[in-house]
Amino acid sequence: MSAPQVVTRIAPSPTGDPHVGTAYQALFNSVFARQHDGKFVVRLEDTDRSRYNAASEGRILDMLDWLGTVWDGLKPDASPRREDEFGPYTQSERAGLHRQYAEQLLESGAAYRAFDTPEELGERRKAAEDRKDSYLGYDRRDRTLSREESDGRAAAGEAFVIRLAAPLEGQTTVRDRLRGDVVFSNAELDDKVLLKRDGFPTYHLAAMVDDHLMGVTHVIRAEEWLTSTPIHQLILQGLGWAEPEWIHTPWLLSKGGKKYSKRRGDPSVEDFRKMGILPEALLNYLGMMGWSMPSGDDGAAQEVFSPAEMVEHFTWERVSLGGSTFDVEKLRWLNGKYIREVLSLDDVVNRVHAFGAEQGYAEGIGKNEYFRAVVAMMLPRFETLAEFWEKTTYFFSEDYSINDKAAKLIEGGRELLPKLHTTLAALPDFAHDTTEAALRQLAEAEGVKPGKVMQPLRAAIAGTSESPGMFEMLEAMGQGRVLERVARVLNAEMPLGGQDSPVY
RNA sequence: GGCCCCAUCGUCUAACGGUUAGGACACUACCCUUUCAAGGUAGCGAUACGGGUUCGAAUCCCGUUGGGGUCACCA
Repeated sequence: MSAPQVVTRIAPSPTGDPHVGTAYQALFNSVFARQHDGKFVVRLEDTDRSRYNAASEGRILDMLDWLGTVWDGLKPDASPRREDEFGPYTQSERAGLHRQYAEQLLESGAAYRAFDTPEELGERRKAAEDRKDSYLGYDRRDRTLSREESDGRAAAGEAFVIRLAAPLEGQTTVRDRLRGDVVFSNAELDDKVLLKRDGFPTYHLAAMVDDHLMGVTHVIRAEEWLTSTPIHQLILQGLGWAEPEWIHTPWLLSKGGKKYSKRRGDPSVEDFRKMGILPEALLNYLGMMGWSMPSGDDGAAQEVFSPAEMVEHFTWERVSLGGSTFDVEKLRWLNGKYIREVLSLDDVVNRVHAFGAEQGYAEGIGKNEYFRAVVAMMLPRFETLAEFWEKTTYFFSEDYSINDKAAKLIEGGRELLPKLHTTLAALPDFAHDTTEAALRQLAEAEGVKPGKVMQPLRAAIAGTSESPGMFEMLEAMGQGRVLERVARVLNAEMPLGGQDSPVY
């Protein structure tokens, strides 16, 4: 088995909710890998034991599984759930490895022990801030410790961290695929901690060691890492390893231009799922954040596309570098587009029902012909799966409420209702054309516009003035149910009204 | 504050030195219509600013401004 030419990875940290940014990185990393018949892996970065959250780990992997249901390319070739010979893919299980390389760096002089306590560091840092120093990194106090003293204190059991000995002069150039050469002055670099007091590595060391050992060829990650890339290059050099290609993707922002984050109240992937956003819509939407499908001959960009189509056309040249503000409104529009134009009716029926069962909306509601008819007539009327259920309670229960507007319509058509009932009761069937002919005839006989008879009827059988078309709705509900509903409203003595007033 | 990145309609974006600066979401109007949607048509709306380079600049260069990131024993 020859090594793949391209190996990409995402390295989520299990500290909280499944982040949209992780899904975004997963998309770009997997699309690029698939385009080159490469390998895409997921490595859990759980070396911060204080922020570790066991549940989060499973939720992140579940999120990837969920997105993977719409595109196989997104399914990782290796992950904590699918180990291979380059694993384990859970970073904490590799801590021994990281320590070993930290020691190698120590041996070669590329790194050194620092015995400062966190308190000391905090004080000195604060002092530097008070002095308004421009350099706020580690003051390198222990960098000049002799080898003997360092070894002696360590042997005596004094706690220490291992820090990178960054060069004090010269420059380090990062060749970023999207930005070209970015030059950093080494004097600005910090002697970053590589191995923490608790024996676990920091991201800097762990990611470089693991990326190298796992054969990662292209590090595709968020722009926030750009400024620490010189550190990463130094680590790689110290270990004598080749650099991967660096690709720092643009920001995902929330309204207001700040970094998109759950902490600021931005929805997580799970939130979108609960909202009834389809995985294909989310992926499609993320695909147009920072990247665009080449436009056709008419100059209009293709807005609806799958990850597979993205693979066909993807190039880094089409990535725009300005951050993109996440617009939930547009996501919803796209989701609606998938519902009404991309997915088949059967598919939508299945998803709406499965979603309803999962979220507790569909209790006692079968996935039968009636249900299918309701979905069909609602198709252009809901953008998210949750919205379907919110707008269709009256289809599935006799316990629907009548809102103010509907109550007024009913009162306005009070004298027509008995005739309406009689007319509908006399019909041989409730086929679309039958009820349409009958209702239009009734309106004509009464000398009123069709709306005059249909609005009160709609209000009575739906409890709202907003519904699918009258005749398809009548046909689906059926004569018996419709007549009962009309009769109930007819017999209600008191005027109806109020958001929650019952039908009786 | 030092350093780094970025900059086209409100938002997502197209343009790869020559276009009336195009499309999409949102918004407005109209059409369709039994309501609400969907759909269709039209409209509103941008090259942050200032200098260069060039016959010609959204596009290349410099500066200014603005926004973001980073400077953790977090990732």
